Amino acid sequence: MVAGRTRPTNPRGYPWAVPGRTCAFQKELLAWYAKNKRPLPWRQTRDPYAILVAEVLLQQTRVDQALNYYHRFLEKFPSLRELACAGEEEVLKVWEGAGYYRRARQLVRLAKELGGRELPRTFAGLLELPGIGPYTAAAVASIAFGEPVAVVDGNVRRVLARLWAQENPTPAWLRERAQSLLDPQDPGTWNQALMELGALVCVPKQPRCSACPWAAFCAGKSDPHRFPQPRPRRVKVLRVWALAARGRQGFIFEKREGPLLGGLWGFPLVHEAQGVGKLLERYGVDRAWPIGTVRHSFTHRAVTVEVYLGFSPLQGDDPRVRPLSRLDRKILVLAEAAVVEGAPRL
DNA sequence: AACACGGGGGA
DNA sequence: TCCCCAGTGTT
Repeated sequence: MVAGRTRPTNPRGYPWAVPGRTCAFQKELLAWYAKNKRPLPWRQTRDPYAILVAEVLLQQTRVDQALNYYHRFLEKFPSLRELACAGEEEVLKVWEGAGYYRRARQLVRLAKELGGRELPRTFAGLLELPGIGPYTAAAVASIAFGEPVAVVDGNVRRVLARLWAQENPTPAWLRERAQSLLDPQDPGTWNQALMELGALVCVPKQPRCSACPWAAFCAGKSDPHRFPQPRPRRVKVLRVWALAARGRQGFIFEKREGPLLGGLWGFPLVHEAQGVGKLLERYGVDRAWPIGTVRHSFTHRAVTVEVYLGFSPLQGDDPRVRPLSRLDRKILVLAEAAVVEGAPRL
């Protein structure tokens, strides 16, 4: 292939979109996308709200996991108006297990802030809303409203870094490059095609370059693992003590505040062993027994929970109606088993 | 610019 | 088991 003839380039040899027409390299990706795209439900709708829900779910979350939540969420909150009427906790319950719970809280805030108005139809307008950053604003603006603004997500970042052999592309560089490729004829389809390429072909670990429509002019093809360089990550170790206080109806839960799992409910916990006494006092528990350890990993945190079981004169909650994190679900399993065994009843 | 924030899937 | 992935908002 003669690159210059089939693919417009700028002076540095980059592929370059030409306003007013769809270039050969763009057609190659679009053809690949038409043939290989997954039939995802948010690709079957024109409803901006449904697209917004999908894009928020897709923040930091894989497609196959987002699928379940997408259906659950829209069934419970089919429109912006109904979401605006919902309580935060009700929304968190639907979001339970999906992680990054601030997304759900922000989505409620967004609906309430709009107060019955429709979604802004522009990138800039969407960007003003809580929980919507550059990625989501670009995705919704282009897919739902046809605005020619390029998305940059993790997939696009990887594709572009490899295409131009960049080890550490900056956000500004990525924005500029992504925008330079965009097919303004149908920006929404273009953006989805590029992301799908990153999700199915230009994958992190074992890229399938032989199946890539852009392999012919990819500068990083010979050594894709160099591009982009992985970011260093740090894992903190955390040890906490939790009280599973069995009340007359169920276990005692507290609503968590603060950034970590904020808004969800969970077992009361403290950060020092000495603090357990305070928990017993607070819930009228005479005595507690250690029943085991729960380990749970967040991306940047390895948590070990020492779980104590005790009995409280208070009522307690039904864990089925409370939004609980995976961590607290694990503690719940351990605590329920201990109650059934009756081990601590000496 | 650095950091905090869940969870799950693949090697 | 370990390793890796990924937007937004706050500091």
